[in-house]
Formats: sequence, structure tokens, C-alpha cells
Amino acid sequence: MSDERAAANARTRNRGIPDATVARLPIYLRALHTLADAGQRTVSSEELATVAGVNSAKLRKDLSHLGSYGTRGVGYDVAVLVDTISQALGLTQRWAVALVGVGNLGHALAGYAGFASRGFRIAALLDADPDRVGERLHGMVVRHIDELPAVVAEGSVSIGVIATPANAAQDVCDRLVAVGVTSILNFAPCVLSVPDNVDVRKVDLSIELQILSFHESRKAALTSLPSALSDDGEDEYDEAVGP
Amino acid sequence: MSDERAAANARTRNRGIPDATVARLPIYLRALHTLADAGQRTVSSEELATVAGVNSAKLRKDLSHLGSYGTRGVGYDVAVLVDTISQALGLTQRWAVALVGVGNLGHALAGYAGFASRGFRIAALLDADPDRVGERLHGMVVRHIDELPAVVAEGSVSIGVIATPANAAQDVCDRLVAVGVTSILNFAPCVLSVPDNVDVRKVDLSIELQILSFHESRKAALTSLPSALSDDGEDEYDEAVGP
DNA sequence: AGCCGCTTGTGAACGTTCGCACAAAGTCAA
DNA sequence: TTGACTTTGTGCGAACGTTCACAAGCGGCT
Ligand SMILES: NC(=O)c1ccc[n+]([C@@H]2O[C@H](COP(=O)([O-])OP(=O)(O)OC[C@H]3O[C@@H](n4cnc5c(N)ncnc54)[C@H](O)[C@@H]3O)[C@@H](O)[C@H]2O)c1
Ligand SMILES: NC(=O)c1ccc[n+]([C@@H]2O[C@H](COP(=O)([O-])OP(=O)(O)OC[C@H]3O[C@@H](n4cnc5c(N)ncnc54)[C@H](O)[C@@H]3O)[C@@H](O)[C@H]2O)c1
Repeated sequence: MSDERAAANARTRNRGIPDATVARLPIYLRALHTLADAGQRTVSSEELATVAGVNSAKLRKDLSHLGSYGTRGVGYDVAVLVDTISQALGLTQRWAVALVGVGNLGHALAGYAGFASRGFRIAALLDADPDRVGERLHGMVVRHIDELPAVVAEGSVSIGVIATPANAAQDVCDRLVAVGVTSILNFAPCVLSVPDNVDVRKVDLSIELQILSFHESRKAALTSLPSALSDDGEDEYDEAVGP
Repeated sequence: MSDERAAANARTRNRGIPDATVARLPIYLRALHTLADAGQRTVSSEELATVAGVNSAKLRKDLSHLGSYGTRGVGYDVAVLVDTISQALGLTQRWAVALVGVGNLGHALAGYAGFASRGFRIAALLDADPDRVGERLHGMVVRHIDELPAVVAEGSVSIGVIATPANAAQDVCDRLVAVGVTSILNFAPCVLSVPDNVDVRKVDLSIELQILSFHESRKAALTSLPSALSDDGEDEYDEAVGP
């Protein structure tokens, strides 16, 4: 082994699987399910990479973090890979999710089939509005946010989804954390403050649109200006392009 | 097996502002709006970084890509920074957006105030279902997807949002590209294939949940293992935004 | 004016991610 | 068994991103 350095390096901050890889595993899993449904038994890294929209070397390196499950000259067994990735992502168990905020977005989320088709179960719908509490929705009854402790205890909830307005999100977040939720998915456009042991991920539509806007205006500038737009970050203070 | 490396390969060209920075500019912008609403005139990198949930050195480096707009010993003028970032993101113009797929999610998106409050305008709602076409929704009428060419031409639409089922997404995407849309936000859980000049961003709820699942199961494993309490969580935490 | 404390802007070190290129390891046919 | 062929798994350098640390610059105070 020439892994002295690698071992020392890994020991410094060993997380096992790189973040970038973890973020892609669900994409591979989805692609594999598609292939499995089409009856395909094995798949090469080249083919799977194409379906998943990534480079094949990257795919192989990603999978190598999970172990060595391929067969050289053949490829990967689709079923084995599905199991392996599911295992790595912790999808062998069914996670219970509490959805807080049953407004416009919350209604859509509550009925989203993609929750159940992956290993997630909506354990409860919660809202603060008395008019909403008691509403029947997709076989569930909306309960009051004050019932959160009971709901979490009953359902072994460890994941919370926040779909409230931004000004309520931190309060809801604090309540979730207080009752033991350690993973939060936040749809509200705000930064949440949580303890170190709690993971937060956010989905923000308007951030995505603004990123598209950046590229779009860059493209528009390129079509009208033939010269390359180059910024050397030196002492020149060149104002950005206008519309 | 035609075009797989399309997107990743094309973005090798130097763009001036790093991708990671562009992705954070909207967060800074939101934080700045909050501060401005609270009447604050200037802000230090330390304070703004705290509100935005990032490291202050990172914030300063990000802003330095836009030019030198701070005053040493004082900080940044909030209004100037809002203008500068808005300019950089191309938000000085109002982008027209076409929303395709007015189902559960589409209904929520159509009514989303966050569209308009940033510089985006929903120019049209489109669906393929004859029963949905003609429906009035938030002051707009749902039109048939076949009217897309007319809709795009009328409204100067350059951004498309796809909220159809996954099996229709590629077809809708192709139609959007065919009529000149060059930025697409995709909510369907699938990989879209587009020409090099088209940008695609995706929002995928179930990927986010699966990433949370990974960390959650990692945490569960740690509580039963006595050794090696290394830091696992790597998230954005720190302060929240104001009222 | 001169000093002092504060904050920006950035060089440099470090960490992470990417993708090429290729040896190793397998299949398959004869 | 051998050899042709296919595909994995990974070493490596480059590109990208993050963080530290501090000189340079600014405002205010004496
Ligand atoms: N609608 C969209 O398409 C969309 C898209 C992206 C992001 N978002 C964000 O998602 C969030 C919800 O959006 P929406 O359109 O559903 O808003 P909404 O106003 O329709 O729904 C919000 C719901 O949260 C409930 N609520 C308020 N305070 C609460 C509290 N303290 N505890 C529990 N519930 C509480 C309200 O009673 C309401 O039912 C917002 O932050 C919005 O910015 C919405
Ligand atoms: N509902 C959610 O909370 C949620 C969350 C995340 C992702 N998604 C994804 O968003 C997409 C939409 O979800 P939904 O729950 O709104 O589904 P939905 O079935 O309620 O709505 C889909 C809409 O798309 C329309 N449509 C179908 N084919 C079309 C075509 N070729 N052209 C134009 N319109 C077409 C349908 O008529 C329907 O109105 C799905 O891909 C889903 O996986 C939904």
C-alpha cells in the first residue's frame, strides 16, 4: 500500500464519502431505477454516467467510495448497485417526516408522490393557523404546531420540512430542534440558525432564478459585444455591463 | 448516447465571477434587503456575513469579484451594495418566465409572491391537459402548451420553469429550447439534455431528502460508536435574518 | 498633524473536486 | 490455456473553492 499519506489525510477529517459524491448518489439511484424498470440487468459506468448526466470517471470514483461492486469487463449489476447506494444513503429505513406549514406550497408537498416512492413517510402535517388545523388532506389531518412534541414522539420523526413564511421559519426551526429533529429541509427564503448536530438543507426557488438571470444576462451581453469580457481582478475598477 | 458532456464541458470559459460566488450573491442580496428594511445604512463584512450565514473572508472575496465598493474602517454602503449585486446578477431588467405544468406544484408556483418581489414576471401558464387550459389563476389564464411559440414571442420569455411529470419534462424542455428559451428551471426529477448555450438548474426535493438521510443515518451510527468523535456536520449555521 | 482602532481587499496556504489516462482484472471464444 | 477485448478502479496533476492572516487605507480623536 502506498496509502500512508492517504491514511493520514483521511484520519484528519474522515467523513468517508465526499459531500460531492453524496449529492450525486441519489441521481445515480434514480437512473438505476429507470434502468431496472426497463429490465436491464447490468450497466457499464459509461452508460450509467450518460443517463445520469455525468462524466464516467467521476461516476466510477464516486462508486469506488462505496466499495468495489463492479465487474471488470462487464460493468455493475443494477440490483446490487441499487442496494449498495440505498444502504449508503441510509434508505434501508423509512424516515418519518413532519411537514410544517400547509399553505400553497405545503399542499403541493403533502400530495407529492415522490416522498413515498423514495423511503420517506409524511408522519404529520402541522400548521399554526386555527382555520387550517383539522383540515383533511391526502388521508391526513392537519394538526396544530403546538402538538409537535407529541407528533415527533409518536412517529419517531427525525426530519422536518419547513414550508412556512420566512418570518416564522426560525421559530419553527427552533421548535423542531427542541423536540429532537436533527435534519431540516427549509423552503423558506431565509438563513436558519441551528446547533452543530443539526443538518439544514434549503430549497430556494428565487435563488435558482437569480443564478439563471446571471447567466442569461451574460449571454445577452455576449451576443451584442463581440469582444471577450475579461476581468483581471487587478487594480482596474471596471463597472459591469449595462442592459 | 449522443450528448452527455454538453453542459459541463461548455462552462470552461472564464466568466469573471466564480460559480460558487454567483450562487451566494442572491443570499447576500436578500440579507441586504432585510438590513435596508430595518433602516441600516452601512454594514461590515463581519455583520453581513453573519446574517448571510457565511465566513466573512469568503464574503469579502466574493464581493471583491464585483469591484471595490467598501470603505476601509467603515464597511459597505447597503444601498450601493444592493445596486451592485443586482447589476451583477442581471436583475436590473425584469425577466419574463413561462411556467409549464400547472398541477399541484404549478399552482403553488403560480401564486408565489417571491417571483415578483425579485425581478421576475410570470408571462404565461401553460399545460397540456385540455381540462386545465382556460382555468383562471392569479389573474392569468392557463394556455395550451402548443401556444408556446406565440407566448414566448409576445412576452420576450427567456426563462422556462418545468413543473410537469418527469416523463414529459424532456419534451417540454425541447419545445422551450426550440422557441428560444435559454434558461430552464426544472422541478421534474430527471436529467434534461440541452444544447450548450442553454442553462439548466434543477430543484429536486427527493434528492435533498436523501442527502439528509445520509447524514441522519451517519449520526445514528455515531451515537452507538464510542470512538472518533470527529466533526461531521458541515452546514450553514449562524445567525438568522431579522424580523 | 499624528496616532489609533477598525475594516477592507488580497496573497498565500490549504482543502476539495474533477477528469485524464492507464494498469489491473475480469469475460469470452477458440 | 492463451490472447483479444472490455471495463473497472485509481494515481495524478490541474482547477476550483475556502480560510487565514495581514498590509493598506479610512475615519475619528486628541
Ligand atoms: N408557493 C411557492 O411556490 C413557493 C415556492 C418557493 C418557496 N416558497 C416559500 O415557502 C414558504 C411557504 O409558501 P406558501 O406559498 O405555501 O405560503 P402560505 O402563506 O400559503 O403558507 C404558509 C403556511 O404556513 C403557516 N404558518 C405560518 N406561521 C406558522 C408557524 N409559526 N407555524 C406553523 N405554521 C405556520 C400558515 O398558516 C400557512 O398555512 C414561504 O416561505 C415561501 O417563500 C413558496
Ligand atoms: N408536488 C410537489 O410537491 C412536488 C415536489 C417536488 C417535485 N415535484 C415534481 O414536479 C412535477 C410536477 O408535480 P405535480 O405534483 O404538480 O404533478 P401534477 O401531475 O399535479 O401536475 C403536472 C401537470 O403537468 C401537466 N402536463 C403533463 N404533461 C405535460 C406536457 N407535455 N406539457 C405541458 N403540461 C403537461 C399536467 O397536465 C399537469 O397539470 C413532477 O415532476 C414532480 O415530480 C412535485
